[in-house]
Amino acid sequence: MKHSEQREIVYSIVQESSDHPTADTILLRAKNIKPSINLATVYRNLSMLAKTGKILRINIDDGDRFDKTISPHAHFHCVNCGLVIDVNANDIGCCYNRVAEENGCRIDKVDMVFTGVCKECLKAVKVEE
Amino acid sequence: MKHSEQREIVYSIVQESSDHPTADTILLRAKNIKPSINLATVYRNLSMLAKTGKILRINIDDGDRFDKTISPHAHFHCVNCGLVIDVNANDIGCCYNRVAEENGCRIDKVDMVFTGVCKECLKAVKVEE
DNA sequence: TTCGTTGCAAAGCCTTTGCACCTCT
DNA sequence: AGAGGTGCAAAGGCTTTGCAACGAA
Repeated sequence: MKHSEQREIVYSIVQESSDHPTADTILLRAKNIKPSINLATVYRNLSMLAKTGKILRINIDDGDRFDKTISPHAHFHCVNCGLVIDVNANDIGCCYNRVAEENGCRIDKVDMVFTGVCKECLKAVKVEE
Repeated sequence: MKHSEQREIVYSIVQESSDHPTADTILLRAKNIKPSINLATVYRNLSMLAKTGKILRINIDDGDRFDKTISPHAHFHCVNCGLVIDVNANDIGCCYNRVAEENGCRIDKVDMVFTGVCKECLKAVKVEE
């Protein structure tokens, strides 16, 4: 992989983000550093970085998110405000091997996503009532 | 919900399928029964059935799949041939409650997807070599 | 020079929506 | 009659791709 300013920017943004940004959000943040950067470039670099295992791509109902943490872990997604947070699920590691063994397959990644309504949004709903 | 022939067809196809079909596949199977049925109708009914908990919608990298089994369970997805199978992961049930408690959130569903290469495709790759 | 990378615009895909017509109840 | 369902076509949202120009090795 050749060096490129754009790729470095995209990578550093993911590294500095803990909010699991979408490609679109990453574009916005990248534009603050290099206004000429393009959405296609962001997508190309995100795909490349994910494919080479430098970042993680997470499948969320309303679009993909990107994560600096590459070790297998789970996520919670709030359907109300879009929040995505890491959640504790150290059980995943062992599932990984067990499932591979039981099915004779090779596993490259695991996505575990809990979907629901977060603490803050639950509060807001209660206030409304 | 009013009765409709199309919805019944869509529902029965999901019930009879164990291959986690896509909306498109379901359309094809539905056309065998009622050729005039439309993709939009299939989508509308799948969404409705999933929302009311009669079937399950699964988020797979390359498009959504639909599942007759509604109790929380995990899936394996082969990136090579597209196969989607259920996998044993009874640990999911307890995660459900623990994650909700730890984060003070309400959880409506869990998606757990293992992605990799299935047994058959692994064989094929080995034969090629 | 050479080949990967970028920006731009266009295309692709999957899914949803608007609308007039139809059909259950 | 009236609310909900259907087919069709069009729009939407996210992501990828073709292409000429650009930049790193």
